[in-house]
Amino acid sequence: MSISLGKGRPREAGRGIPDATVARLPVYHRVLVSLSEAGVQTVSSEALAAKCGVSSAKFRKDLSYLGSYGTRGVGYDVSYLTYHISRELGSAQPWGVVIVGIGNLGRALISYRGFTSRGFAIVGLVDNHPDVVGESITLSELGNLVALKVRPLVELETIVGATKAQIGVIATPADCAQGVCERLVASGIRSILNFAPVVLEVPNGVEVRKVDLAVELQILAFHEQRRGYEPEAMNA
Amino acid sequence: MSISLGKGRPREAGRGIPDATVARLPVYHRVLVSLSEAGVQTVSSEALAAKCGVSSAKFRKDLSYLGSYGTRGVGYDVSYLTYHISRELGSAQPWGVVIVGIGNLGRALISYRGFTSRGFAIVGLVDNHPDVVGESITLSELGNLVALKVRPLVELETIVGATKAQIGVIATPADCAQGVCERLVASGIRSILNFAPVVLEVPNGVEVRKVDLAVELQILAFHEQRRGYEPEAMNA
DNA sequence: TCAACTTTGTGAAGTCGGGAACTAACGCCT
DNA sequence: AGGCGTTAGTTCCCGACTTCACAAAGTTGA
Repeated sequence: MSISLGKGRPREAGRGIPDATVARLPVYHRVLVSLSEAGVQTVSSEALAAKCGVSSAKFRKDLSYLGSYGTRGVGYDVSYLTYHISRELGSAQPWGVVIVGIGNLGRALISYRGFTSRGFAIVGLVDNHPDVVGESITLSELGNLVALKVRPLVELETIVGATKAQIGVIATPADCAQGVCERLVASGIRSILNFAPVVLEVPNGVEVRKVDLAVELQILAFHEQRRGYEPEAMNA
Repeated sequence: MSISLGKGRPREAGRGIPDATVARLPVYHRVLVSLSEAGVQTVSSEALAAKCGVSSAKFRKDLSYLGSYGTRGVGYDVSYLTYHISRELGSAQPWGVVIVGIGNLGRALISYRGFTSRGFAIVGLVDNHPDVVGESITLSELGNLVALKVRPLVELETIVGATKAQIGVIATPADCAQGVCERLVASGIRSILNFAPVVLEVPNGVEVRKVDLAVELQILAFHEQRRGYEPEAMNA
């Protein structure tokens, strides 16, 4: 969790939501949307928390940081709560996302359904490889299909400026990542999602979140190995 | 972090490494390997921690859970430390991984370099779509290239049994995920990495780690929005 | 060999997040 | 209208992680 801002801040006056809570809000949001699609109108903290995989106490405490949007004795109105969580998350306004690196991972992100439904619009595709540059990729934006051409890396700054993108996604090989990162920052991007297995160096005020696919596997392997020593210890 | 085991465990007797530390070990490992490839033989906690994006105190405390592998006044021997971390992570023995869902994301995982180098071997590819089943996919395993055929979903149990895979990766659409998960568990898999945006229900003793691409973006968007209220507050 | 310097490993304090229990508010039923 | 059951919001406490600071240990130079 590489955050330069907001870590040591003393949670000033009401607003100021713990990182742990922020990380769970998207899950609550997603489950609420699926409930809404199923026609559910009201839900209790107990039921909703179970579907989100957290305890009801934790869920209620998380929501208490946002405000009081429930009704005692009843529960939460699904659409009302959905609205307030999405408002808090900033999903109300669409965020412009530029994806750098149109390999398999980049394409997976592009075709990821529910990407646009959660308030993100892919406004730029950038790659360096001549085979990929110029390719036209179809993506769904706000319901209708739009074709977007892959642009060469040299146009990165132009694209970010023209589209006013706020978020950059790095889906390149590891050795390109730092260079791409610096150019994103120079273009004015302050929020970066990095899939490359490197630790990016960024100036203050820029937030980087990192997803390393292999790291997650390694954590699983650690627990798997540890379990081997005490084969059947779970009889709770 | 949906772990059913090992959360409330009272850190018995010396061995027992905090989850937060385990999550950082793979990063240390990766940076150490890259240092080794660069010809570096010795490194101090200060220098290494900086490259990993953590404080040196945290780094040293993390390592102290593994043992005393440093030399005071000098630092750490890169290869010696690399060995002990990889041993602790279980990277010494290769783990068999089955990937279910050979879409863009599945292919991204297959072509992810450094996958095999970190002790994982992809031993099975499974999909449901007739266009994909039977396709032969080339992947590098322990240096040399191997072709693996995509098998139909009905053979999932057979494949897991025959290959003795320990880890399952779910890279399917959301609506298939729970079903695939249950079949993985029934086949004997106890470690699952889930990319589908659903909360999986698993019996006790099965560990699920979850990666949701959109969730990470939403967390970024939250901070981006929050920053909008106090435009230039970072003047440290 | 000894002293000065460097760097590790660890003890202790401080901070953050989770869990349980309590209180207060709301709807419903009589 | 009033009591009863249900459920949200909050408070307190405890455990875990982080940070700071120091002491122990090893190296290097004279």
